[in-house]
Amino acid sequence: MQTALEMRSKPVADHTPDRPLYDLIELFFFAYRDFVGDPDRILEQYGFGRAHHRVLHFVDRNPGLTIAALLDILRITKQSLNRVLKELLEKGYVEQRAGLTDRRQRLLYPTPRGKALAVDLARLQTQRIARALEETGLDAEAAAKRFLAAMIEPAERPTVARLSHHDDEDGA
Amino acid sequence: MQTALEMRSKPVADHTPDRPLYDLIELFFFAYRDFVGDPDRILEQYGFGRAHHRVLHFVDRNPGLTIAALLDILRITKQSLNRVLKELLEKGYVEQRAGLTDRRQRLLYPTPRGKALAVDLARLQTQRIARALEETGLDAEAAAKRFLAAMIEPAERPTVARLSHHDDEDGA
DNA sequence: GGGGATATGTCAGTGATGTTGACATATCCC
DNA sequence: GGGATATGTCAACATCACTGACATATCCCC
Repeated sequence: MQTALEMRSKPVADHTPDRPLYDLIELFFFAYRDFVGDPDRILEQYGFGRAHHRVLHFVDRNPGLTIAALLDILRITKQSLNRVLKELLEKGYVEQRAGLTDRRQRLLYPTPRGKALAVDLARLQTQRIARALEETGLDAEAAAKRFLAAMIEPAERPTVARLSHHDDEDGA
Repeated sequence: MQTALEMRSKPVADHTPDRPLYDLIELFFFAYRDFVGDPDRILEQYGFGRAHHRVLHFVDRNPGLTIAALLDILRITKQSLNRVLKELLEKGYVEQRAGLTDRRQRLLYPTPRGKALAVDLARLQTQRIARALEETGLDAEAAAKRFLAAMIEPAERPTVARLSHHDDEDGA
């Protein structure tokens, strides 16, 4: 016996499950925090922040990138970009060359020093991801949860899980 | 025929693959940006920011939370917490009650209004995750990539992929 | 019951990163 | 030659983090 409400067929692309996916929401938050936390420790020693990391990363990955393209990727204003980019240029981690066809453009390239730092930071983040992948069995939602949980510092994981599993205390 | 270097057995828990996992690094960055971007638009209408969202979320999820426990979860200073918490209290989204056993504690609870906002924001993020899960086939690394790519705004995804797939241009 | 530890609140200053708005310069292209 | 485009820069401001210092209330132990 079902009410009409319970019986109504779900729209094709509803994407709203019956229950909020609190676990995944929180796992994503914690996983990202640790994901950016790794590079943060290194960057501090260079007097750089996350903003510098993002710029260096995308310049390293897309050598010859224009300012406009970089702004497109980062979705920040040119004033915000300019501040960190200027520091990367001054400290010799990135260099500019005039565009070949369009000389208004400033094509961005990593210097050897910049390349080295970018690779170093990528290696750090890769390690965390690689470990997470190793620890992940993978199959649908349960698999995604396991993957993101594995992205969190092992020492933190139990606490996080405990905090998220209060579902059973409101009598459900 | 392998050199000694190539033959050396990998340490048990190395977690460093031969190649950096650039795709996953970038997908994680973009996915998180969109994940927090959804709530941002709503929060703006209330004069709140991401910091308020995080506090409201964890108070809603863990009613009766103490300040100390909240600081532990968020890993920020009490001064940082206090500013946003005060606003949530003043605007009536969170309320404090003295601890039952320890009256020094300020137990935090969402008000009905706070609960409503928290649920609304969770619903938004749940929708994105749910859609991503639906679009994900899941099996090991390839599955994780697909999952995170699906977390990115559909309109953005092709661009992102294009920018990340420059691997083949350096002759490899 | 006095006193140190604990939980929380608050003031003041600073830093990193983002924003808007306005304007300058160099180059491109019709 | 002149408008559009790519970039650089100055100034002011918002958010959210930090450190350091200090105040208050309550707990708990000797």
